[in-house]
Amino acid sequence: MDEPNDLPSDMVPTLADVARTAGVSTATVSRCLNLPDQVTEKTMTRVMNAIDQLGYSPNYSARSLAAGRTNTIGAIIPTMDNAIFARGLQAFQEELHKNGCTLLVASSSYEEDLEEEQIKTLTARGADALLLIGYHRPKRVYEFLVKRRIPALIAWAYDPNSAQISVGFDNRNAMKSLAQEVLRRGHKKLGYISAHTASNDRARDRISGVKDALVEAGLEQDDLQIIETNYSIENGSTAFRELMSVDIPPTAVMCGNDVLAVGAVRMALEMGLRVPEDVSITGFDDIELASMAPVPLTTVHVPHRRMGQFAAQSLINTLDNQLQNQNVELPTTICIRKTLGPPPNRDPWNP
Amino acid sequence: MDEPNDLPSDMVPTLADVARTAGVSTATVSRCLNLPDQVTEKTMTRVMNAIDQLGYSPNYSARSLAAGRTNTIGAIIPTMDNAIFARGLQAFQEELHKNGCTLLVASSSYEEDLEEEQIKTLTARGADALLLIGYHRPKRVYEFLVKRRIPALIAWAYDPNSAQISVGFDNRNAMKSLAQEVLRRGHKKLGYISAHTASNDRARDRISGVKDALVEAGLEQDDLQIIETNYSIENGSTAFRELMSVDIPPTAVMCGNDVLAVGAVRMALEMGLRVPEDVSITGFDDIELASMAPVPLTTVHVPHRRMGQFAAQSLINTLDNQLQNQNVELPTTICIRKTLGPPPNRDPWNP
DNA sequence: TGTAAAAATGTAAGCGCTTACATTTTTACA
DNA sequence: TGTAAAAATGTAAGCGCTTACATTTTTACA
Repeated sequence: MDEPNDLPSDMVPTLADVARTAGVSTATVSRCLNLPDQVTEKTMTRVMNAIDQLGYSPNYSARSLAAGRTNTIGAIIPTMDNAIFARGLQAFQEELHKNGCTLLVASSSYEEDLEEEQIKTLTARGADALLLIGYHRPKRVYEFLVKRRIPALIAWAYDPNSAQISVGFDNRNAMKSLAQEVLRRGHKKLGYISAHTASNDRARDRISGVKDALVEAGLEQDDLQIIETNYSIENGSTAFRELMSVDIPPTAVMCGNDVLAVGAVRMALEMGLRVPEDVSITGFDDIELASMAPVPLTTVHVPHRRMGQFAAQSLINTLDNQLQNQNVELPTTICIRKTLGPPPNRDPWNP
Repeated sequence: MDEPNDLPSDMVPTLADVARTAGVSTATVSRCLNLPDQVTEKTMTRVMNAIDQLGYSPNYSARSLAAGRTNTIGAIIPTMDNAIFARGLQAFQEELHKNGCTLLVASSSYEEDLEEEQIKTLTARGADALLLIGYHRPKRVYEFLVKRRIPALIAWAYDPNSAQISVGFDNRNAMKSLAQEVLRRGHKKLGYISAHTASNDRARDRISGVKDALVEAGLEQDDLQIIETNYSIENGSTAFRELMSVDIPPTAVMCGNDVLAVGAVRMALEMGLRVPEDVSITGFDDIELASMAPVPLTTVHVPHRRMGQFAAQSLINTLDNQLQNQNVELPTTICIRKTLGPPPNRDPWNP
């Protein structure tokens, strides 16, 4: 059924083309697409037929420009290499899709400057809102976001005192709880392998959590040896060896995440140490790797998928002006597996 | 230094504002941004100062609409839950970023219909090009892409006979090589745990590879027992138990990917079987999990990061009309670890 | 210094939508 | 059936850029 106004088959049809073949105005076509109940069933059918006939789909650049809203949400995460972010992002994307939103992704590689650049980029690309990891970033970035009226949600961290909306968990208390488990078993000398803390509040908070537990247990700062490194199995191994190569090595090594912890476990076994008989090791995140490690990891379980899901819902509510309290604190749980035990009895005569 | 034409501080500055405060035309500002060497150094400085002063950044919706190009590339992958895609995507994004492109992400959950929908969505959102996983999809989808002139690159698979540009590897031959390793060790009865093959050409190709090796070794179809399931550790375990619960169980179980294989290994140990003494198990992908499994996995190493990287380069070249041969076949390598050994000698008197 | 060509800049239309406001059609009810 | 109000539809401006073409300025060289 060729219309006289059929298009050359290699042209992308526009809304105007649809209007012409349906015999209505462009406004009506637009309404069919965006405000379907302002339109008669009869015109709706006509328009939909035209759309099908032409294979029309709207140009979002134009739509965004005209409407001042893109239905696109940006996420800037440190890296998809870590399953915890990849999983969270997956859930986030699924939830966005349910709500007709699309996901723009960028990664910062844990670099403050790069993150700032990515925030600018995704904003310019029209992200209506942003998912960001952790609170730490220059004040000017927050000011920029406010000026541009871009809602930004903080995930993977939760600070009830912050003005930012967030969906996350209390890194400090979570790690404190785990440290308490460690100390309860009698460890008095701890090692800690952390991510670089300079621009990573979550890493800092986790360390603070350990220190909190230490203080409560009446131990000294000196009883905690900290190494900072980048997240990777390899680096976990190296750091572990370094921690253990002192006169009185720690009896338990806590790690800032599971990836580091797996590296530590590997190195321990390689050094001929039994885990946990000779040394205890703990992780954080509870990724799949954790239960698969040579010795299954005692760690903190973080509900990453739920976090991604809630983050998406919260952001969409914010955009829709459903201004309920969008802050969500998710609980974490301690996951006791095999890598945590009592300290070895190094000197049975002088326990 | 307030200009008379300063903006209300809560308005997002536009290119026209920049032009006004720099005292040039909008065309000139646009050139400074997009064709910098068509512009005097003096005007460049003036414009850049104005941009800084106003905190201007371009509106990409408008730019895209006017230029007919978004510098946005879409990727539709089955899921970020699997590290292999997450990693590849990470590398892909990094490479795009180097070239000033942004990444739109959608996931299909291995569902054909959902993938088709996502292709439509990302296209409408203005993706200049698409990264797709595998070849299998309805012909109409390819036709749609051609009509819209959206280059689509196929990754994670490689078929020299296909018209589509692709950056991937030969799933069939890769799995065949691994199967040959298995058969060489004397296994005569194989189990295979596959992803659902209905809309997954990579899964099908891998099975074909095993069959190729089987035929070459003079074995029968009956010597290969196949179960299809969704990718997950859990499902790997279940499928493994099922495969082993027959009168004459296989002596080696090959798996469509590492995730399934890890599940199989777990179940084997749970069933009291020694790996590889009682049963051999193999994977595919060589994700981190593979070397961390309770028994380190013999598997096929796939260079996922390089694949993501090359895919990005190839797509960008295509968009820039650098029409060299954009097809890249990457080599895979067999990774022999601990889960593969000779078959158990069930009946020593009748070997 | 004058002139032609090249380089830099400006003018203005147009990309494909949305939406405020205006107009027409339908509905509800006397 | 006539009328006012409500619902549906249409008109046209405008979102913020890019770029073809026109104009002005600079450069190269006699």
